[in-house]
Amino acid sequence: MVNECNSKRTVETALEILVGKWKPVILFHLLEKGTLRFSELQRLIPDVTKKMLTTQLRELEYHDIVKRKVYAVIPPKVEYSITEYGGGLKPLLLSMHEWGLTHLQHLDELYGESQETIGK
Amino acid sequence: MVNECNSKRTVETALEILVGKWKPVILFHLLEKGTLRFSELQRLIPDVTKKMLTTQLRELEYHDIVKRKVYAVIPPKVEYSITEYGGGLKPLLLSMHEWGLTHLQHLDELYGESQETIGK
DNA sequence: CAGCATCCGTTCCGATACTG
DNA sequence: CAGTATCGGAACGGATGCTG
Repeated sequence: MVNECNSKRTVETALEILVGKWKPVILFHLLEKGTLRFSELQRLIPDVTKKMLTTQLRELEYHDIVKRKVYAVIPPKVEYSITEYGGGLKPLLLSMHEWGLTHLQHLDELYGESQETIGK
Repeated sequence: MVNECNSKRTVETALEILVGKWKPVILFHLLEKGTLRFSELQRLIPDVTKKMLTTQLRELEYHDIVKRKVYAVIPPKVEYSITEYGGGLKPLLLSMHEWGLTHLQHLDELYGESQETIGK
């Protein structure tokens, strides 16, 4: 299975992008809607604070996954969207979604559905 | 792209399994060698402490990714291996590896190879 | 509106020492 | 050999207040 030393680095690189309490949600919203303003993301993710939303978006921006477009108007207007390159994450996110779904069911079979698998 | 609320949960579930400073390495070693004793894992991962190795293995065990087999001998002998179910993670790990590899190159193009992409 | 700065609690992880 | 227990620092994330 490939080389171990490098696999370590590469898998951790992929993880690095997705890890962060709000990154997956942010990405799903942007993939779904295309472009969203800062305030729109805030409304779509009620529990996130401005600080966290900002830092997570900045990290995604650094990795060229998310594009930030600032309009020089008053009041300020900033739009976020997935970059073309960032779109390449979609298959990976879907794989994770698929596996996660399976795993939630598996956990259910193993331990029973303690942590409400339904709704929300 | 599927339902957002559920995608969030499922992707985070998948992330939960892989997140932890030593989980990816552990999984790669076990996938490569099949079965390894605690001490063998320690030697293969020089920087990990017993404490960390233990807790990460326990978490993987809880999720039915890793199997722990204890031999009632003195001195103690414990072997770890990937469960049959856990083998289902392999495609996902490979996808992450592939994407991570691409991304390291992409970062290199964007910012130059500051963090030594070579060796190790 | 879209942030940044500050403070503060929690969680994660490493170092070290001890045990069956 | 394969752990457990305890302590302490660092990183992560939440709450709140201020600003152009």
